[in-house]
Amino acid sequence: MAEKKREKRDPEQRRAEILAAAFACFAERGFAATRMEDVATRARIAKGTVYLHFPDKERLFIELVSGIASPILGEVGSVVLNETIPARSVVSMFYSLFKRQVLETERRHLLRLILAEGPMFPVVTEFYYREIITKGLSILRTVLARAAARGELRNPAVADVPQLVMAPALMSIVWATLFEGYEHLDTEKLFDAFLDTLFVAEGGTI
Amino acid sequence: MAEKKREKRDPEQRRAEILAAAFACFAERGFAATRMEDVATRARIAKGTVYLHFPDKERLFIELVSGIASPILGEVGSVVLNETIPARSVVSMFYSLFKRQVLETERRHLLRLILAEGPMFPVVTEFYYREIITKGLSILRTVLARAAARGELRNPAVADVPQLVMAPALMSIVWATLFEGYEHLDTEKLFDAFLDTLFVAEGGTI
Amino acid sequence: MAEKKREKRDPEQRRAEILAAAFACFAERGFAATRMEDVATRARIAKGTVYLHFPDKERLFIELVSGIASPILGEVGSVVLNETIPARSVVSMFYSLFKRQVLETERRHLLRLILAEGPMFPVVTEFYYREIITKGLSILRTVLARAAARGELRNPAVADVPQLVMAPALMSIVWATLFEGYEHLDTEKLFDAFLDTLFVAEGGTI
Amino acid sequence: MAEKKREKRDPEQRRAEILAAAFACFAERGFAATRMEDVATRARIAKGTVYLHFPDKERLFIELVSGIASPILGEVGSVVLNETIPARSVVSMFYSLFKRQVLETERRHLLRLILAEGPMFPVVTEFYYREIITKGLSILRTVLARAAARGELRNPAVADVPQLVMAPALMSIVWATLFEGYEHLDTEKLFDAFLDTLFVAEGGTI
DNA sequence: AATGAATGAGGATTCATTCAT
DNA sequence: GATGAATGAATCCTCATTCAT
Repeated sequence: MAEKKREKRDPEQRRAEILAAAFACFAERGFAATRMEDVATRARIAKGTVYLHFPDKERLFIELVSGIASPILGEVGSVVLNETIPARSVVSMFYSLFKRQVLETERRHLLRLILAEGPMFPVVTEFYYREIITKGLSILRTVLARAAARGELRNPAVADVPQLVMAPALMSIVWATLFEGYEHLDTEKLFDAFLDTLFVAEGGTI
Repeated sequence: MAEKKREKRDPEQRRAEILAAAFACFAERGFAATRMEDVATRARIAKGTVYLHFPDKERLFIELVSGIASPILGEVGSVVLNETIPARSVVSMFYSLFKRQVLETERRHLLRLILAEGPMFPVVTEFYYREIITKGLSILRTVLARAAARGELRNPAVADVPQLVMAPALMSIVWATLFEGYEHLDTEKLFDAFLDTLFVAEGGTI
Repeated sequence: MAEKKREKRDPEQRRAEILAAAFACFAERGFAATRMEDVATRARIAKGTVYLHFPDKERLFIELVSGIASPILGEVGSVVLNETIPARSVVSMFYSLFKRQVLETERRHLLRLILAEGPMFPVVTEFYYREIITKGLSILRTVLARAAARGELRNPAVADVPQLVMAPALMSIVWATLFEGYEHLDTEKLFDAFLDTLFVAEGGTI
Repeated sequence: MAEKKREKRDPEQRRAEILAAAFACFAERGFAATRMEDVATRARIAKGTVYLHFPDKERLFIELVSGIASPILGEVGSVVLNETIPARSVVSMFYSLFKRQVLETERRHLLRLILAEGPMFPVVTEFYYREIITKGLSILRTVLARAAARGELRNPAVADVPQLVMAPALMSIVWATLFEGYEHLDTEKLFDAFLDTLFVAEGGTI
């Protein structure tokens, strides 16, 4: 009789596998169009097994999008503490990090997911506002205020609307998601052009 | 008890009503989570009636998102022809228009819809790239090139990445969609701050 | 403004047109798969108009299949009265008539229709039994009894099972309906072979 | 209140049960008028379960009618090989077999089904022509040719139209399906009368 | 009388979830 | 724990029938 492989493994690892599979599926097709079986298949387990780790599809989604975002901001946050670093370097570092950690990762689908499903899952939106946006803006505000005080900003008013700094990053994701197939966007150029617009030339007018 | 009226009306108007209802529903819950019956109910008609105007849900969606966007760009395009107008005024006008025509309208949900369902409806994405993005970028490129030539830009490199100009508009929509409930974003300030960063002061070269 | 043709015409003629259209449709696709709109379109009238002549689909079907059969048997019946005609000629004439009036006509679909929908419309079956089968068998019985008495039959027992005489006709319809496209059946040969089997040679062994 | 049992069973058996239920339903009401739920209920399972075994209604139908016919002809075929058996015995055996295996079985509804739905399912018609008709006629042709050569046939021309031999069988099914309720047809007599007409008396050539 | 837009009941199919093995 | 067959609620879509014009 053919043995059915019932691979038992560390629950924590299994859980992580399911989340990875779920993320791939949700990112690809959205919440509604993803079948629990898709997730199971992708995780190489049986349908029922998913339910041993997550009570239902909704919960799976919520735990997924909530758990995937956290660690991005840590690094930037710590750099900011060092007041001697010029604001431009901090923002530049933020863009680099964003590029490596989000844009060039599967995580780039996250925005799409949150934007798409946000209205159906207010918990998720709220989570992102609280955990990511609030913290990110706070950091940016600090950096920009310091930059304004030091005369590093061409327009000090920017310090009041830190969202402006996030805008190019947003644009890069949206473009990557929708239009990269039709026309390439050089994000390096995008970010640099913005940095050069935002900040006064480093060596000043010397 | 509510009367069941068998209201007959102009097909064109009926079609428009359905599209309006459909847009509201799709914007609210996304493609998959919207039931055809929701659309019908919202349009105050019976389920079957929708099918007299659109062959199926998918087509309803496609015709919807395709038909809703067109007229936005016309106005900006015509202004650009006038070469005596400063670039800053053109871009400023673009933001104003965007605010009035998109941000403060139900159309602000459009991006969400396209972003969310794009991968499932490549036709839609392609349509937007071809009809909106291509044209918009082309106009911006003209304007920015002219501005660069006239010394109106603080950083002429921006002329190569016209997407940068769209970034704040994008941010304004995303913010409005997701976080406006938690924290207000003053888009006026956002746009102005960006304009003041992008362009040299008006009286500048005196 | 474009005039909508509202062709009024003799109700009797209109009714006949609808029945003709209905027969074509039902014969082609069966009762369930035929849409009232198909019938209307085929009759070149609007959906609603059908209902001015028939209360519902079921009734349309019943009146249709009931009205289409009657006149076939009249001719045979009258010939039988003439006792001097040999039985073989009568049966042969029946086959010829059947060929011309049923097999080579749209009426050949009738059997299929009755057989297919019979269980759903006992009225129809009963009608055919009463109006067609009973009368046909009765005639055949008379003819065969006379033939037996005259020694025209190779096997007089056939007179007790007049259905046997109908069997080749049945076969010809079924074959035409199902298999004629794959392989031709020479009905002339079929009928002649049967006649030559059933009846003793005309000129006998002289 | 009835218990909802979640009975698991051998897939092959389950499949057979569904086919049996489907056959009963289709035979009773035809393809279009049969609801998948009818089939499920009759098989004492839930709607969805049917779809675990058949992708859709159409496929269920096709697999059903294709699978139900096969084994009928085997027996006759093998008898024919024995050349010493008189043709009459072979044909007689064919009728007996037909009576026991088709007429007195639920299989008697098969003709109705094929005739009714054939035009909508050409695959089915083609299958029957290829698998049943072709083979059956081929056997009959062999038998009749042999009979003609031996002088067993009253009319050797019959050997060219083997369909004639099938005609009484056809008649017996059609009668059973439509009119048995109104008037009994003694198929024994029908077949015997035909056999006695077709073949010369057994002791004949003495 | 004729039309065809409007209605809504009905039926095929999907898929989240359960549970016997 | 793991499996996947079984379940049935939910949703798309069709089409017989009605009725305002």
